Amino acid sequence: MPAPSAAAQSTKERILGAAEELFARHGFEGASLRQLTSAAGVNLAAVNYHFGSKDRLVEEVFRRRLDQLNGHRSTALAKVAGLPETTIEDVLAAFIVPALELSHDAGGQLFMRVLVRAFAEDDDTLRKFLSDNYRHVMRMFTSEFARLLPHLTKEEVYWRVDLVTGALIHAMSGIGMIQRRSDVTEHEHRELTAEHLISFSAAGLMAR
Amino acid sequence: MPAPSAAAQSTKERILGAAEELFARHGFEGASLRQLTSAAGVNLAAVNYHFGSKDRLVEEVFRRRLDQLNGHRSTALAKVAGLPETTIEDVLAAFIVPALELSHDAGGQLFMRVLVRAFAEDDDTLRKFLSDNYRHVMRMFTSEFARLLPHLTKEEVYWRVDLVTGALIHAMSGIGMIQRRSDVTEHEHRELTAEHLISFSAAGLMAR
DNA sequence: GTCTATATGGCGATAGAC
DNA sequence: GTCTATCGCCATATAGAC
Repeated sequence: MPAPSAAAQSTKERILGAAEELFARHGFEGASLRQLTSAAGVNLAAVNYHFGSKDRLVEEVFRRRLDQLNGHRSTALAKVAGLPETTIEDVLAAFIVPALELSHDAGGQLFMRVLVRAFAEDDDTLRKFLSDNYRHVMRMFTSEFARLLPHLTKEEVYWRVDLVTGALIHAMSGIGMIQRRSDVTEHEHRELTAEHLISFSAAGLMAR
Repeated sequence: MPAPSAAAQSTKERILGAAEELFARHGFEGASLRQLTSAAGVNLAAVNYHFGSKDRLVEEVFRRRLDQLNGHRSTALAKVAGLPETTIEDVLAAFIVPALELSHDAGGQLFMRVLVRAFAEDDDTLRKFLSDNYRHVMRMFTSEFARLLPHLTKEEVYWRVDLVTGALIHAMSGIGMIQRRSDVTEHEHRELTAEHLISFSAAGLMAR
């Protein structure tokens, strides 16, 4: 295993980065291995050598980001879950901020567009893979929201958390009307997004 | 022009229906004209004869549904816009219910998945086409929301309407955690969805 | 208006040299 | 671990018969 270097990425990492970008822009079927390996500056045969197939490359693109996202969300939630003074806003921040921080990395926002595509895809293998990698942390959040919203039925909590997820994905993927203004830095835009999402979602979750 | 008949659809209509379904399930690049014409029961060459190209077929799939959606939304909004007794919930209903009614048609929910894909697509021609067909009605809604939320800046209104749009698209495309239960009819599910969306979104829009 | 046949080119995957 | 060359297949689009 070569030591990580700031100057040079491994072939695997270059492929993963290019795959994330091209899958976001053109879809899983729309982005070809030829475009992808050309963008990454590696040989066409490298994808099959390092990942086995295009489908397994798709899964690796998800695994890398979802592991990171799930880890940060779990850590953030653990700091507030079960405490008597915890607010809805605290739990929402644990849900939303790690997702927004994912876009610190250059590929983060692109990854959100990949995720949007994956949800729309009619591919049971991919859906099962995502569910297996996503369900556990989502369940921890819905439990905590349910604790803080005792006047709601479980079903109402599911509905509202799902609507928050929709708003979050939409905002993060940058596909809506709201685009970062040129006089706002990326960092400021992320903070603005978090503020709007949290106040909007908190009010929506707490609706009578 | 042949008279419309309940028993037989025209070749054009059969192609549009099959295209909507296959574009939803497999994406624009993932669905081939061979799959599509085979599913529609028409000859491979029929797409190019009736639509000119695959790209123009994609646009026709959007035009058909967006014309309908924009029409119903405009009509519903005109009934409440500018009236002193109009509530946020009234305007939200004009925004949300026509979108949900679109899924009366068999292809409606599938079309929402097509729309999700289109937003993620990196295709300026398609984005411009959608913007041209969508912007006008969206502007009428944001104006009316702004009138009813005078304590918010214009920018805050844009943000919140965008978040409502994200929640709506997510709920309508059926890609989230919330799926229709087998003991609930489609009609009941649609009414439930509208209720949850409206109460959640109204609270979110009105957040202090 | 619908068909068959085909032109032209890109696709994922792999074999085998280095 | 990276390369070239290639296999076998499918894509969109069109020409021309009926």
